[in-house]
Amino acid sequence: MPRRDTDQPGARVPRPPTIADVAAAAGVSRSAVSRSFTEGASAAPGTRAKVLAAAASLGYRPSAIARSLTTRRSHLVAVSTVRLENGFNASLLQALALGLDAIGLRTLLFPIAGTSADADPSLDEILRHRVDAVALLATRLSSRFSAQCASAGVPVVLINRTARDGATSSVTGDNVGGARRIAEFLVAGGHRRFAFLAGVEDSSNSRDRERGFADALREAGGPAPLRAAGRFDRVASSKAVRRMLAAPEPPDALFCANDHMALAAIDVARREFNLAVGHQISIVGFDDAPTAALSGIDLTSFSQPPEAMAGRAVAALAAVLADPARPAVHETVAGELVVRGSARLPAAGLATTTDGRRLWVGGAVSSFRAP
Amino acid sequence: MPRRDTDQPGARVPRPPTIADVAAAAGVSRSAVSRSFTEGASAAPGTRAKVLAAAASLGYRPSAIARSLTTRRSHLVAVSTVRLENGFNASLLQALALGLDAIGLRTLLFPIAGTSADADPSLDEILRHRVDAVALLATRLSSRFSAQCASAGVPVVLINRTARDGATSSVTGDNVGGARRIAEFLVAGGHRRFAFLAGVEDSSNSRDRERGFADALREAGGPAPLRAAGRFDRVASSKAVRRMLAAPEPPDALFCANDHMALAAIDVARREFNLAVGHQISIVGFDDAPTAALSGIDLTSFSQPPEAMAGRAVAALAAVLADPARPAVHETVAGELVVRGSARLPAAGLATTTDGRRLWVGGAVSSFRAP
DNA sequence: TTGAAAGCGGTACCAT
DNA sequence: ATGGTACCGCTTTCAA
Repeated sequence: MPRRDTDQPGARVPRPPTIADVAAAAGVSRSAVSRSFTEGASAAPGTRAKVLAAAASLGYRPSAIARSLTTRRSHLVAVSTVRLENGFNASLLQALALGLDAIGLRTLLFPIAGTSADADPSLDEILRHRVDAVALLATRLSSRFSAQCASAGVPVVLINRTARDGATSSVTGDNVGGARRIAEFLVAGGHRRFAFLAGVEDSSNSRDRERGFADALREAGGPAPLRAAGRFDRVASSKAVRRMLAAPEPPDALFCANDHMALAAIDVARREFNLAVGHQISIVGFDDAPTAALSGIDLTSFSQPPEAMAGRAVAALAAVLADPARPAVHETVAGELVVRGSARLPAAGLATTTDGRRLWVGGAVSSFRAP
Repeated sequence: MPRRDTDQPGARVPRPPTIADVAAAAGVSRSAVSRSFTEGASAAPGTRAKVLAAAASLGYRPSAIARSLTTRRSHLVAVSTVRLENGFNASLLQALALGLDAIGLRTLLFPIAGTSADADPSLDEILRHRVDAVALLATRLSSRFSAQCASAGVPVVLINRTARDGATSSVTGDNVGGARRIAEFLVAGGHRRFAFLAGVEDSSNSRDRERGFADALREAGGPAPLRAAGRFDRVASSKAVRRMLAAPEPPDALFCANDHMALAAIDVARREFNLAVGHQISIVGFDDAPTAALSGIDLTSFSQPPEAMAGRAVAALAAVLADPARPAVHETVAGELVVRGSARLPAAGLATTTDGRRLWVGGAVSSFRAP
């Protein structure tokens, strides 16, 4: 039997008071203490007062660990995220952690090392912790992963990402719709040669945005877009854009699968090709990350509201936690095309909101006119 | 007694296999299973093989919760952070989480709601979870908080922040030194009217940077800097800068206590006052956040390397976890003045590194010359 | 090397 | 309303 620190005068580690200590101090049973700390449990007001007083004087705090063991609810949510250097991901994480907090859930972070965005977070590690749920931010998810979570009874929600099979819940922005609007916007702006900068190849976001973009271009009678992959990474994006712009007939309209890559694209266009972004070349992103609004960046981008996305994800988790039988949901959060200076403006279709942002609201679908 | 789910055919919640299940399947005792999962415990190779096989076929994973209860080590670190919309904070969090992960510690996130940067993270909540340690990123810390952690035997490390009393370990950048270099740099650049944009008023970073800046200016014979507070917040900073620039004699050199505020400053200077940043006004930040390097921002800033800072913090935690008697440490991580286009260049003292960044290496201390 | 048994700090059922 | 007690799932003596 391990000894209590009081047995050894020299012991260094103070042991937090336990429920038994409080019970003794208050002259009641452990059960009574437990009840006094439980909302709506039957305990006489006097007893509860005595207990709370004793607890306070001892500095007692119920152990979340012991409680989890008996109740089988850890109130922990495993949150896995990559590329926090992308401001949009950081916003998403912030919003998610606050949202979970608000319903009494804690965020247990499972970071994924930088560029090797391929790795699943360690499933073993996650399940060891008996988390109540798993939330994956923009990370990939193998079907093995989701299958194991399902068989372990741990609900999973994907944020800013969907799974190939529809069995896993997800919350995303309006990838296809947003990309379509961007295509229409660029066509209306009179551009000639379109390009798409893809993200990680197996990313659902990148795929969906590419599809929406290409489809809308085709429908407008435009040419198929050029294509390169930036893997959601700054360095890879720079390279890809460099190659595109050095081509004999470089694009005059570039849609990047997210803002993070668009920032790299702007850099290369300006610094290496001396292009006036917004005039000689139009660059559009996706996310409307905080950086996009800065003067000097001024990036036109389709917005994904992080608070709304996180809110939906939290609600989805709360629902499935309350009723494990609930089927998977796939939510799409609407966004808007926020117009700034990085892309040439169409003659019509712009609107200004009350808070001073300019949006593109489209109007008659314009079609591509050959030069 | 709660029933096992197998008692009720209709039960929905699958219960993860326990050590007893594995023991039964392998035909050994629970002790044997426990040992088989413990590095270097005495277990016969044959036994261990049997156990691991049984475990694998059952999908058994030792419960971190149950283990924590007996070992009294949760391997959890409470990490509290605010303002993740500041890219530097996000980088710090990312680096910290990865660093902790590498030594087997998990990050339990305690987010603090946005602007009310004053609130301590909930101490009660943190201590309930019996975390092995607490890491505070850029958040404030009341002495009550640190005292309670100390008396609970939970080590605390502050990152990018120091405490008033020296009893709490901390890792910071070179606040005073960096701010001094910035002052010297601006003096050497021939500026006349200096200003400082402070952060949250009781922030040690802001205070130290202000002190270094003002001291060095005075020593160079320059005037005392103008001062306004931006509270590390974009909106508050914009207001403060707006006020400064509208003054009859606006500053021609503005040092912002961090990059996040400098971004707001640049915006206001350009958009509202039509100033050519880097020519008509010089703006310098602190952190060298990822955004600073973007074309269109191009912010001169004193760097704080997030990986190095996180690394030191992790090392400090590891040390104190290994030996709780170890006294508090205060580490300062060196940085460099990364020169970009947002501030006028001195005639001399610049150096270019092999990776193409320009640094200010100073040289002879220049002194202020009155107009 | 192995197994029995006593905890770890709570919760919840039961009887009083 | 209260106390007794049997767990929750694992670790760690201790004896065999």
